[in-house]
Amino acid sequence: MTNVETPSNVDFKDRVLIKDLVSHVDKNVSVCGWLSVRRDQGKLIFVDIRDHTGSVQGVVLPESKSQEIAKTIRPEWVLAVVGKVHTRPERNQKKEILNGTLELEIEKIVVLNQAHTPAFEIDSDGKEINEEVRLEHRYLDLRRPRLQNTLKKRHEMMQCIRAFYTKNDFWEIDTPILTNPTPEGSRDFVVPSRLHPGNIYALPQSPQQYKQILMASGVPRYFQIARCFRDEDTRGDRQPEFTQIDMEMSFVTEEDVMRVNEALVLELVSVLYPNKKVSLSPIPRYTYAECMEKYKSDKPDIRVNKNNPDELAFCWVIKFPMFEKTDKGEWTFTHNPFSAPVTEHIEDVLQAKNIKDIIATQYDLVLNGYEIGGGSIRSHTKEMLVAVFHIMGYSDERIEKEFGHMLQALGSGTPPHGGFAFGFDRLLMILQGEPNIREVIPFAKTGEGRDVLMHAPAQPTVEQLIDAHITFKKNKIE
RNA sequence: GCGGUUGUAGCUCAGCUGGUUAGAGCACUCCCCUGUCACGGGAGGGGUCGUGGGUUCAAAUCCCAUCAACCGCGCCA
Repeated sequence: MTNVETPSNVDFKDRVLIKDLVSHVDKNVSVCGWLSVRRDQGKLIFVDIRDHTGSVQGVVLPESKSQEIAKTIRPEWVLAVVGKVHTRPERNQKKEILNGTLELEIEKIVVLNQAHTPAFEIDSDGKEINEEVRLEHRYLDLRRPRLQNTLKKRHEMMQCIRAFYTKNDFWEIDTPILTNPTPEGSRDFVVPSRLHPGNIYALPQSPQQYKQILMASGVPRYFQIARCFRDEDTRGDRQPEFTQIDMEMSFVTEEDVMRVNEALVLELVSVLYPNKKVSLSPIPRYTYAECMEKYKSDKPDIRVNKNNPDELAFCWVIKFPMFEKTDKGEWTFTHNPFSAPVTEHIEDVLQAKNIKDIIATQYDLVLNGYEIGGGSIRSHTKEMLVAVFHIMGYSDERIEKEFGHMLQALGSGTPPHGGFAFGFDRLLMILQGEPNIREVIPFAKTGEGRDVLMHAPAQPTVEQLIDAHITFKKNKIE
């Protein structure tokens, strides 16, 4: 067995990143990373070493003191390697790959950690491997260059978004994760309260109410990279836990909100994906009616060539109906109960007239056939919100019980406001050209919402059940 | 909740009109190899064929149930 050295015996300060080796030709360097492959030719041993910036071939010559240790190292072992950067002999150069014209002549190999045989090889893009196995060993999967690139792009996109909103005078404000159940909409994930027996928190489906309350609080412009939770079945573009780019502004119209978010997506593309081509800019706008007539869809894919991976066809869909009938024949909102009607239909809402023809101030942003975001101007008066709930058949008691806090906030002097939210993961998925959303979520869940890496959900302990005051209907605890 | 597809070695798969001891490639272990880069050559280890039940002299193979994964529908204010 090879000895594993403690990091304190290694000087990491002189480490050179693999992408920078090209500027260290004929110099002695120290490189840290993982062994991807060893080609042992008896006296001459080649090793490919990988870090987050690339890969380099090292060569252990017959006279090297590292011969013995080079025989023992295996894929995915963590190494610190000291050696000299050489230009390869002309006949051994591979100009088409990174560091193909140089190699590292290895003098010393320090094993920082060993690794058991990996569950799968990580020399491909991974798409051929059973996804459950990939998710179970996500730490291996994420070492692939493709996923490393995705992680980095995810980071860069978040920073770009932060910078964009910040320079446009938005404040980044975080809102609670433990909150109140939402009466309508998707199912909530619930969290039992220990201090309040029989009561629950819910995880937010979105920060919708908090961000409106921030407008009531005098915040001029808010944004948040917000984690959201919806206990619904998944899809290729939907996960139970996902990230939303959430924003809200006061004293604005639809036009203002759309303009700022249009500028954001166009900036994201030009900064992070300069090779991609936005089909139409400014982004075209279609009414819901036009869309349904022309494309039979409210999220049309208007790309000219759907096989072109670099084509990005954004479009806005506007003028959505505000209400639709449920199966039971009752009116319900199409998007969001807090959305305001367009100016021409304010009276119709207040008087509950011509309900099916009322148009909301809703705007959705669509990209290549996916809805990547949506928003609206909100009802900022108490009377308007109450009128919406009345159309939906809510009693005054129910409105007061479920939305009394919102009515209080609106009635306390809330400015006109509106906002937007992007599905961050879905947007990243499309920009990265990935086939499903799990590829861009670092620790994704399976289709049945299981985390196969951490083994969640899991049975609680008896102590946890007692603390949370829970008795399961079918008690499977042993 | 519903429909479709899939489940065989660590990974990717073949075998499935029932019939000796279930195969291949990669990975893994050992040996050989001085210019490889998907290195090459040789030897070897590794399997309750997702799980449970049934039919049969005999089941990876046929039937039923069940679990899981993926895709889609319902659902997703």
